[in-house]
Amino acid sequence: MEAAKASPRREELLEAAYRYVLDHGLGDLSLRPLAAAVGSSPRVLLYLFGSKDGLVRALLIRARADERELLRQTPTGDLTEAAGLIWDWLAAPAHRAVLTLWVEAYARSLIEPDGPWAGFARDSVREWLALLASAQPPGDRDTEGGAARRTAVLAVLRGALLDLLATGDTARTTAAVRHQLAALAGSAPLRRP
Amino acid sequence: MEAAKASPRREELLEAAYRYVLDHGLGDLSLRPLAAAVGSSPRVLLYLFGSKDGLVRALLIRARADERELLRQTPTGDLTEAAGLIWDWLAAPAHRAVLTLWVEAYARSLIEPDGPWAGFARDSVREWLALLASAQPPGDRDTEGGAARRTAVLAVLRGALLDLLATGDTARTTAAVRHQLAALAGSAPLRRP
DNA sequence: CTGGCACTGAAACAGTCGTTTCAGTAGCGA
DNA sequence: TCGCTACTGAAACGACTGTTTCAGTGCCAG
Repeated sequence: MEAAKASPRREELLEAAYRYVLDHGLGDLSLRPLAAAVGSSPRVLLYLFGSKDGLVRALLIRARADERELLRQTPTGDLTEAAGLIWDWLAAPAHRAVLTLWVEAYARSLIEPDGPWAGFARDSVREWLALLASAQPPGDRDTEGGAARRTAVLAVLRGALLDLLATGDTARTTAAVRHQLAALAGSAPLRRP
Repeated sequence: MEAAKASPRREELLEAAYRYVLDHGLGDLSLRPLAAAVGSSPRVLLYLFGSKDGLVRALLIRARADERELLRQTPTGDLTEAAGLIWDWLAAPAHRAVLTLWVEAYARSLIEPDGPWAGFARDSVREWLALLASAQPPGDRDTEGGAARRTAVLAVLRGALLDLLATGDTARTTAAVRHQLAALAGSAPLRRP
């Protein structure tokens, strides 16, 4: 096994590999075609990432970096408002590839508990719930109902995302999300005036 | 290429393969280990199913048969009531393996538009929306708002399912679904009195 | 000039993949 | 007994997998 630490060349190839993976998915990833596409060789990829699993791990981390951009700019204090903005981000055509990749990694981690995928789904739920919790008013955050509410919001967002990725029907899915969030806002203490 | 039609032996092996796939997933399916597990040989599987893709197709159809059991027993006339019963089915531990398989096939079909997976996600959305539409009161069925409402219900169910499969937290996800459905029922014309 | 460091090319390794070829066996109707 | 159908075993095919071995580059500090 060779090195796996940071280096300029590593960053460069990681970025190129990430773009490749957004088009081709992670499941059937193979070193030789990937190397050819990014202008390198299997030898070098193995040298820079240690192993194929190391490369996949690096790619998953890279994908999460894209998601963190979203995390940074979500407001706090109103759960449904935050959810609306998150949905705008999810529905943006520019993010479709990342989100498809996300679904793939999520599904895979449900099946193979080992390997680079390990815990991806669980961690993802935890991360998103934490994000939504931080958007809730402090008094609602620690109640049992508060947990149910952010779980519900997360479910709507992800379910609608699945629909959108399969059908591309932005209008219908967006209408559904808006409808659902409006219903939620009217029924429960989601905001503190 | 050899035969692909029905036969007693084919049914028998399909059922055994289906049980195997529920444990191991469809993505890394390989003929030799599968054949060994079901007490057969790659030669025979290829003979009975024509090709590996043919086998996968047969397995996906078999998986859908499990889902149709659900379809058969959902009531009509009240969307949220139907959704509640569907959730009970989704949350039942006995169905976890089928549903994980379903998520896998869904994700895969988003990435590879060709092969046996082709159209799985799109067809799945269409099927479920049709099921929910048939649970809506006739007057609500063909309106734009009606489409948004059943899309919203579908999103909640599938989003909560993703959560449940990753965390196993039946209590929290069920509470979220109930909360969400209650909010919906109080906000929009989901039932006709 | 010298040594070490980061990176690379070519080729081979052992293994697995789906599929094919060839050669059967068992049962059953005519 | 014949021939047909359904099924099966063993072995091989070529293509592909991740990884390793060996042998270099070019560059920059000392």
